[in-house]
This record gives sequence, C-alpha cells and structure tokens, in this order.
Amino acid sequence: MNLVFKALSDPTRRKVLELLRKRPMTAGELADEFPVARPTMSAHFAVLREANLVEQEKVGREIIYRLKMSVLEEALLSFAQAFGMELSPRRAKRTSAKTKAKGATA
Amino acid sequence: MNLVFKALSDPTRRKVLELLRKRPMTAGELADEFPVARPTMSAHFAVLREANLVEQEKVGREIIYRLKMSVLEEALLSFAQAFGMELSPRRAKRTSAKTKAKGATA
DNA sequence: ACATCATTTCGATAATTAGCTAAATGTCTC
DNA sequence: GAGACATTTAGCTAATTATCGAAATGATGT
Repeated sequence: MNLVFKALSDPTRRKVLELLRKRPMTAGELADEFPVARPTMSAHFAVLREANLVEQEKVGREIIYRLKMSVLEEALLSFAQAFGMELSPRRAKRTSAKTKAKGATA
Repeated sequence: MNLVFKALSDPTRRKVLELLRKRPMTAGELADEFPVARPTMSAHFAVLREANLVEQEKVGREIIYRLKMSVLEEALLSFAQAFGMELSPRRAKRTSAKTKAKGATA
C-alpha cells in the first residue's frame, strides 16, 4: 500500500497509468508522451513495477506495459474505506471512443 | 491534486488523517501517537495544510487540527473517475464516542 | 558479422524530503 | 514579570528521488 501511494505521488507516473488505462503501450510509446529522457522514464516504470501497478511483457525488442487495474483498485478501495467512503470498482470500461477526446488533466 | 497525492505518499501523514477522521485533535495529541520529534510532526502538519487536507484552529496555546474530508473526497473521487471507478462519498459517519460501541459503520 | 533499434543499467548530480536539536513565538498561571 | 507549556521556525544532516548522458543488453534486419 505504501509503495502504491509512493508511486502515485508523482504526476508523470499517474499520467502513465492513465495512458495505460486506455490500452497497453510499449516503453517507447509511453516515453514519447513525456518531455524526459528514456532512462528517466525507465526509472518511473521501475517504480510502478515495484508497486505492482503494471506488468510488462517482452515482445521482440519492445516491452509492453499493462496497467494492473485490480491492484490500483484494491489500494484505493482500502484507503477510501478507512475514511468511510464507498468505492465501487465498476468493471473497467473499454476505451469507447466517447471518452477519447476528453483531454483529462491530472 | 498533486499536493494531495504528495501529502498522501507518507505513511505518517496518512495515519494523521485517519486519526483526524475520528475527531479533531491538537498538535500535541497527534504528536503523541508517533515516535518522532515534535518539529518533525509540525512539518508533516504543514504539508497537510498546504494540500488543504486539514484546517487549524488556534485555541489558547494549542492548535486543533481538523480533517477537511471534502477535499480528500474530491481528490480521490476525481482520480478514481479518471480510471473509470465509481467512488461514492458516503456521508462520513462520525465515529465519535456515541456511535462508537454500536458498530454503526458497515 | 555488423549495424541499428528498444530498453535498461550504471554512475553522477541536483533537488527534495524526513528527521533531529536548539531557539523563537505566543499563551497561560502565578 | 517570571516560569512553564504548546507549537512552530531555523538551521542542519542523512536519505531518497528525479534527472541526465554514456554504456550495456538483447533482438532484428541485411
């Protein structure tokens, strides 16, 4: 739980997770979305991995990252519950084109 | 929002918020719950204040801290929504004293 | 085999953070 | 006003973190 919150404390990492919600992406694709060097992104990925928030799959010379939604849910859920909030994990909706143009700000 | 997540990234601060959920407490009362020096706790309070997660009221020579539940809710809510989760802020039932022995919360 | 590409690891640095003790501020009681 | 109390501010150190460029790893294409 602590690792999850540590991971979420950085805006870049939160944005990475949001991007991954829409679809799995390679390290390079993700890196292209941010104005930092590759090794920096790689370090961010490592933090997310240690928090168990993403999983990676090596395909050829690329690495595909996937969001582990259930882990994020679990953490948020148990935290919210400690504060008497109810958080119902609605089954992760597919990227259904309607949410697509909505430049969400973090 | 970033300040909120930064604030939540430290276990001590999360615990402070949990304690404050039950009832407002003075700086000293809170400090007594943790094995760190007073100035350290004071710094933690400052972070929580900057994130707007608590408010303070000076009463005599003590300072009473109160959780700003709505701010915490807002942050968690908007974050959860960005991931397609539904988070319903069940009206925070005060677990204070009289409801305490009744198992009032789910 | 060799060059290229995708990604990570290494090694360094600058910025941030949590922690401490000591000192300052403000309030209370006598 | 003097002393005690509650809390914060100041000044410091140690640990952690975000960042970089360069080098290493491993797969692909020629």
